[in-house]
Amino acid sequence: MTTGTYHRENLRETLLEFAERTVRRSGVEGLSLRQLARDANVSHGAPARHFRDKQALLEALALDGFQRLNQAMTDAAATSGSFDTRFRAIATAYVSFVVENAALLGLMYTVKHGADASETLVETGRRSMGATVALIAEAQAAGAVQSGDPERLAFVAFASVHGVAVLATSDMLDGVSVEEATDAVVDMLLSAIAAPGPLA
Amino acid sequence: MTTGTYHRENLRETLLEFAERTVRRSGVEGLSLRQLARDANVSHGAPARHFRDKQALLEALALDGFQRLNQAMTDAAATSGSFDTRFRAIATAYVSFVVENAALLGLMYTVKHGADASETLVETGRRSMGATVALIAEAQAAGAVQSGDPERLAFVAFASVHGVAVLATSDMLDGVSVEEATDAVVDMLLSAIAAPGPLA
DNA sequence: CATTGATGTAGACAGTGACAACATTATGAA
DNA sequence: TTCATAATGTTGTCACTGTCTACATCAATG
Repeated sequence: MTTGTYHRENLRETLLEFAERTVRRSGVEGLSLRQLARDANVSHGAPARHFRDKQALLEALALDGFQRLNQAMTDAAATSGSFDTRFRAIATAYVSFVVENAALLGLMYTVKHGADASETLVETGRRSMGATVALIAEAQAAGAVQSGDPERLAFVAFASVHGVAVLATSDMLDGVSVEEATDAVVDMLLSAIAAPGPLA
Repeated sequence: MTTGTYHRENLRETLLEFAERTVRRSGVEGLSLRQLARDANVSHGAPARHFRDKQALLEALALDGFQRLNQAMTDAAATSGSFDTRFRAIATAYVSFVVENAALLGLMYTVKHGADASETLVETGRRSMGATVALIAEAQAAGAVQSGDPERLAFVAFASVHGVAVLATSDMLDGVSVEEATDAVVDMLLSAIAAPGPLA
């Protein structure tokens, strides 16, 4: 332990953690740099040393969110099993992340869409679809999925699953459980994407 | 014309119009009650007579958005033609609205999801799916669509189309045009929803 | 007319994001 | 070791914001 009040362990991560917690509890509009500084027992000017802007703080938060999301999806894609199983795993992972991080996801898309979004943020966000594209391309090669541009197929799938997730966080599924809704959409996607086989 | 500076025609609508324009150009974060008051040539306290809160202003904005969206969708559903045609019209109307009012739509969902959302707002938002549900139920009765809970089918369809719209505003369709993406998803939905007929 | 309710004004207050000047610490070259 | 320098934190300040309160003005109604 050093002499006392000055140096912090690493303020940047501390601030991000508090920020994440605040966003989860009170939404983005409840986020204040000064309150964050108070949470971290630090003067109101300190955060500026680590984040030029409030916007920069939000960007860092969004980037972290995309990285965790991508990790969850690639992990899900790495499970062993049939194409259907793995595809469902990815979809479930995506929906779960969105449901458990609803406010953060809103922030993620807002910031990414913003005019001053950094290149790495946009790139990381775009990479979200990567695992799905790869899985579909692989399944195409194995003959389990109909031919066609894998990006296009992945886009359709990604959009549908994303829609379920968003509606789930908007209380629009009227009694239907999230799992049920996800399964319904995945069923439809799988039947629409499957290679036309001898089973007709 | 009255004597002069005091009474305004109807400030409430004027404020809403300026607010809508500001949100369209600068997003929700660029919205300030005081700036709005300046735009309307009115003192900074005047808006409080029409909107208790900034939140109340946002709610009114969101409500108006949902009403316009619902109108656009029911209009689209009212076009004559086959089920496929009308369904595609609804989907296109939804995607168009979202693309043309991206910032507003974000606000709409945020406010609706918020803890202090008014009952009418939630109800109006929920009604968005109404036109789709009605159309699907009608098509089921006519034998053009497979049986099953129409709400459930509509939910899947709505979610997928919503996903396309959101991804479209997030620059995630990588060169594919919005119309193309919409068509692809609609094609998939139609083939998945159609009644199993003699064509197999 | 006088009252009353609706609407707009003016002033104040605390909180916020951003900036600048200064203080403290760590580090590394001499 | 010493000391210049960069990194990090502090303090004070500024303009701006949302909200509140007291007051002014208007419209309508008895």
